[in-house]
Amino acid sequence: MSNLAKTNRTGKAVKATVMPNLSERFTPIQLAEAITAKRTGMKLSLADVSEALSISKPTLVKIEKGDTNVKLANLLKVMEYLGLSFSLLSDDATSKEETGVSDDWY
Amino acid sequence: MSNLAKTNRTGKAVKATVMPNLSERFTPIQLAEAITAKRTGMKLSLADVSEALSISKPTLVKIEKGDTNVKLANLLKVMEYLGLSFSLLSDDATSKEETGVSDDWY
DNA sequence: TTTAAAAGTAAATAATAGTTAACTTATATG
DNA sequence: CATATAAGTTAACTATTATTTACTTTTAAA
Repeated sequence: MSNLAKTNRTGKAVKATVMPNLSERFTPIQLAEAITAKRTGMKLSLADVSEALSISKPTLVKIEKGDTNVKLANLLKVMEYLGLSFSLLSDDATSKEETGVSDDWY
Repeated sequence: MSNLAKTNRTGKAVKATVMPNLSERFTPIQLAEAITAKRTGMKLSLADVSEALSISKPTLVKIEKGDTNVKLANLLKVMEYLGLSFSLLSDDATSKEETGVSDDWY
């Protein structure tokens, strides 16, 4: 199947999930919601993603339910395919976002 | 064991790894480096973390080597314990960080 | 309201991640 | 250099995740 957006019969999004706010530290549920929102927004079915990435549908469902008992590799494959990625945050107040490398930031 | 920093014989950090830049999308290797840097910075041994989280040392080593064939739950446990968390990024140019929820941002 | 597509679930099996225990190598200090 | 601590590795075993196949439910459009 194609790597680009796919349309249903009318070309309209079906049950499009609303995208959550992504700028802060996330919970697994929020991650799951973001993945579902991206996938449906791109008009891809679970079967589409399953075929494209060779990941079974039940596993994709687990991922989109926020189950953390999944392989990191599978989660990352899905995220990359959908154009999502992580950045890292540190709890510590001294490590401001843009400051870059520091010897003692924790 | 304690949840806070632990000292070795001299109270000095041993082989402290330099913290990578965290503000952009990361690779698994960079994530691994950040975890190792945080842990060593907090003066925690692999054994310390292993005991505290009930995760075996070989699994921790896999995580700190950037192996993605690990359970997401284990990675998140380690990150939370060390005070690290993720935020999400979208490839798409139209989804600017602070804009929050949008119906059609992909 | 009938139909088709997609989502979601379930059970059995296959694949593999995780643990345990023991050992080797590396690092730092006395 | 000798020693202690931590890091890293290995192999056998256990636990659990992933797949397959089939079925049920939901959703949306003709």
